[in-house]
Amino acid sequence: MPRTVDHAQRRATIAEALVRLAAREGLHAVTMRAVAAEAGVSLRLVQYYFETKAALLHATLLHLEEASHARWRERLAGLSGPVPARRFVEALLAEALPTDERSRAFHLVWTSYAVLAMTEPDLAAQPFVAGPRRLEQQLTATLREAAGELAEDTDPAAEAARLLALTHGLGTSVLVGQRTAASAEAVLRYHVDRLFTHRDHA
Amino acid sequence: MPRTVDHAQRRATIAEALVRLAAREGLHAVTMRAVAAEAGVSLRLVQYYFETKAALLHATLLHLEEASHARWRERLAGLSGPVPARRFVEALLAEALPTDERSRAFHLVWTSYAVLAMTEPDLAAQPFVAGPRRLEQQLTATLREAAGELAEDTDPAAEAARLLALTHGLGTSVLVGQRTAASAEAVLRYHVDRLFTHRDHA
DNA sequence: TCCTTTGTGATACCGATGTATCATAACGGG
DNA sequence: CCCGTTATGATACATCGGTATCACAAAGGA
Repeated sequence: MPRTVDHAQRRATIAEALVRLAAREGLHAVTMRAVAAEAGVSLRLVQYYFETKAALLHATLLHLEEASHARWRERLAGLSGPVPARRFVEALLAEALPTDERSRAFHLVWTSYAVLAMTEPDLAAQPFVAGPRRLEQQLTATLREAAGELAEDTDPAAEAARLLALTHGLGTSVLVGQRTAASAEAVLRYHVDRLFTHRDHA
Repeated sequence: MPRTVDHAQRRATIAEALVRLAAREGLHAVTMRAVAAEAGVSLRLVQYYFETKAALLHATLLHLEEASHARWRERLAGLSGPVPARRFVEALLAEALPTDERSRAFHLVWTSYAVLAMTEPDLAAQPFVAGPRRLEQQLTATLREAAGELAEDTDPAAEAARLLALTHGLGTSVLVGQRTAASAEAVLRYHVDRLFTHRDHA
């Protein structure tokens, strides 16, 4: 095979070009030609590696999700031994706010795609429901096990829902420029402080 | 003038057709022709009342915002005398969740447009930043005045931000079908219960 | 009455976009 | 050595969408 570069790597290159482009100019500006230009390859190449535009978008989405999970696992790996629930939550949420450029791109594409999925049920089947739902269940379980660290009179399921919805809402307001990432982090800390028992809020 | 119907009314008719269409098939399906078909008028008519597509979208957005404010004022008008802060907050949030069809349409269009504004700063200048920001300030003031009704150790500004971000996040998760409107309302009640002093949580 | 303004229809135009086609290189195995 | 599979380029095609143009009707004032 006259493979100059690896197939999978090329696909990743193109997917990342798509993400850059979408983050900079919006998902509506993501055309096959524009992606090709951003990646510095020919239109035909994009067609070759992804037969259709839908396939390209789908693959990119998976790529994004995987990358996000990887960063999250990495963040958790930094914590040794039995992870306190609070650290776990903080690691999760740190990844879930659009603080740096990369994270901003991730959220922008994800949100754009989620909006599409709102009116196209076949899209919604995939990660937009399953992903967050699984996350919420996992978080609920974590909180339930760590009931001792929590403030009194808390319901783990409701707290998990609250954390995720709040984080997502804050993320959106950062994306539209209503508030800064730092201010969003402050609100999130405020929330987490109140979720965990008050006696040791650092 | 050979005006068969009122100009403003015709514009409203078209704007509402746009909202219906966008709520059903997504903002990407909103084309001049499709709006015309949905409204049951000719393409030329849409062009006549709104010179350009951008103008049509902008006008529709204002129409939506005005309608939402009207419903909110109406809800508040039902409360007589000095409104308790809790009632005020509940009226506000009740309007801010996509419970009925109309509200769902509103949120879908608003969210779609907000996503566009994330990458087109000239759009963001308009209601997407100013509106929520004003709302948050108003809510902050309301909470500050009602400090007596609130739980101890609360920061009005942070609480306002939390309420709005949480509500928006919940609304989004309802739109993508992750959770039902009823479940979102339950989480919101849970939150409001904890925001206001515990002794009289009904 | 006629002419100007307002309202409505049919249709044309042009650019963009997803996809398809044709050609051709590069390389490895028989 | 040559043939087929993989990889890449140039370009064509059909459609769609925003906008523009031309024609015309209806009505009210001069």
